[in-house]
Amino acid sequence: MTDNTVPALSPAAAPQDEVARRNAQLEKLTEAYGNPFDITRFDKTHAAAAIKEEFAQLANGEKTDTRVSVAGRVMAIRNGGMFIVILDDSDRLQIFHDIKHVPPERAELLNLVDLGDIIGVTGIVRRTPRGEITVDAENLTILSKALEPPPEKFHGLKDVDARFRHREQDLVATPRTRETLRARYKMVAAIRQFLYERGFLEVETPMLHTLAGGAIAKPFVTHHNALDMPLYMRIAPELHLKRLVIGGLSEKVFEINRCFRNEGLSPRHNPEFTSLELYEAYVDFTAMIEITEAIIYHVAVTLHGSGKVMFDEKEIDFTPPWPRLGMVDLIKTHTGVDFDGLTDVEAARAAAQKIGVQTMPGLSWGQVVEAVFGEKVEDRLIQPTHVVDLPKEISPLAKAWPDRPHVAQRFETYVNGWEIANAFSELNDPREQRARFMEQAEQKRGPDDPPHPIDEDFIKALAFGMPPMGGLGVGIDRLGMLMTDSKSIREVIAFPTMRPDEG
RNA sequence: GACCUCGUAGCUCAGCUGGUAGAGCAUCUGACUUUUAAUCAGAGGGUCGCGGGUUCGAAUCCCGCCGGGGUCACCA
Repeated sequence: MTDNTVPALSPAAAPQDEVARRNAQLEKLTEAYGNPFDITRFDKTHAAAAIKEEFAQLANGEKTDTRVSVAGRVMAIRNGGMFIVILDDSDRLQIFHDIKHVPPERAELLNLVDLGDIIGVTGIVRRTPRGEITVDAENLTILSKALEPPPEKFHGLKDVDARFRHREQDLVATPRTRETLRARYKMVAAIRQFLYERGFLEVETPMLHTLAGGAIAKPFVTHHNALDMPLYMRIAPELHLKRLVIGGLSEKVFEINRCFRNEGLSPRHNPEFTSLELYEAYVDFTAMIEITEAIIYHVAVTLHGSGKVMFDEKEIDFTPPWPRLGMVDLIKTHTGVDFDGLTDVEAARAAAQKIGVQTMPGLSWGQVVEAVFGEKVEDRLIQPTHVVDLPKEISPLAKAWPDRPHVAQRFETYVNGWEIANAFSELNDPREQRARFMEQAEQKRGPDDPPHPIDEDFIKALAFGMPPMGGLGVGIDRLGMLMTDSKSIREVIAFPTMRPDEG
């Protein structure tokens, strides 16, 4: 700010390269008006949406005497700077400069504004004759200079690779991305609020485990230097959450946080994903059915004002109650095969084979049923459905029915063919739990799978006495997909896992 | 990991069976001025993902690699 004279534009010095040109703009700006990056604050009085709302009744061509200060990113410059459109986190807003009468110093500053810059403007609100709420600028400040150009203004960023790698650009350029991610975070907040109101305590349990338990999945392995031992990124928080209830920290706990599974990526799988897990003492899995329906219905109503949500041109109705159908019964309905009558594993495998489902030798009856369900039924469960009576063999942490020992007191909820919730009456008999873990350790899912370790700390915790309780897990990302009509899990994760873009 | 498919200007895309790279937006110059994907005239901008091969000649055909998407495998 040493000199107030308007620096002359030298066409000869006009850089060919856009980034170089913007750097030159920054130099001119710094010279004449000070370094924009030295600015530390701008006192906004209004969000763009707030102005549009406050003056919704203003007639075309009508002017107010209301002075506002607004700030945002420059999205469009029309008529040589006469109209500038900015975007803040609420909406777009048009800024007007009367080019013919603007003081020369500001005219020069206006020339230094580029698409993508962050500007602050103070001025008077009016509605143009064409009907656009506009701020007639009395003052303009370039608060930050964009040294790289924004994506194309109309088509935005289409390249999905670029969209996920440069999410900040995607957010600026793609309204849908802003809507989707905002809806996802609003959904998470709604779930937290719902659970707080019902007396659940939100807790935190370790992400680094000495043993990856609570589910069966390949963990990410890391190493602790000082302790010189391997640590595993958690695949589920389940066992620690139960230990908090055992200790009586709260009879109702939940955690919404990341889990990590070192497995394939797909439109429905990201290596790190978010789950809700909750535990409530003194209730069984039927209470989990009710709370699952209540949470998800609450989310739908919060986001859409209704239990009915469009996904992929299908209407999904989350209004409770949802049907509860047995896994074996569903298989019977869709294939005609009744696995209840096929208690012999080899007979079950043969029946599966007959309807085109290959299974590996050595599987349990429950694993065969699970495989058939996965191939023949899952995809057809579009409307919310609780699949109940899952085989005990695939439910190592769930209580079995006393009168039906091969069936667990468990359900999985399916929507649009995806499993989005999984819950059971939690097994609290330490002797039985040890036996289940031993069985699980022996069961080989694939030839290369390592034996599953037994979590002795958890068994010991059960031996200390765990109240009967219900537990529930909900896949937050998939629920977010359903609520935002997103076909890929990457759409609802701000920064999905990507390979580095090199070479 | 396997298969299919895509990768061209900063962005969005075109480029047929091989003939030596184009448009719109953005940028620059000029005009115009109450526009809203502003408009009009002109200009600059490309190791066609990378590397190799076939060919007189490759963005185009072949092989390998890198990156993305999809399907499968994997996945409580």
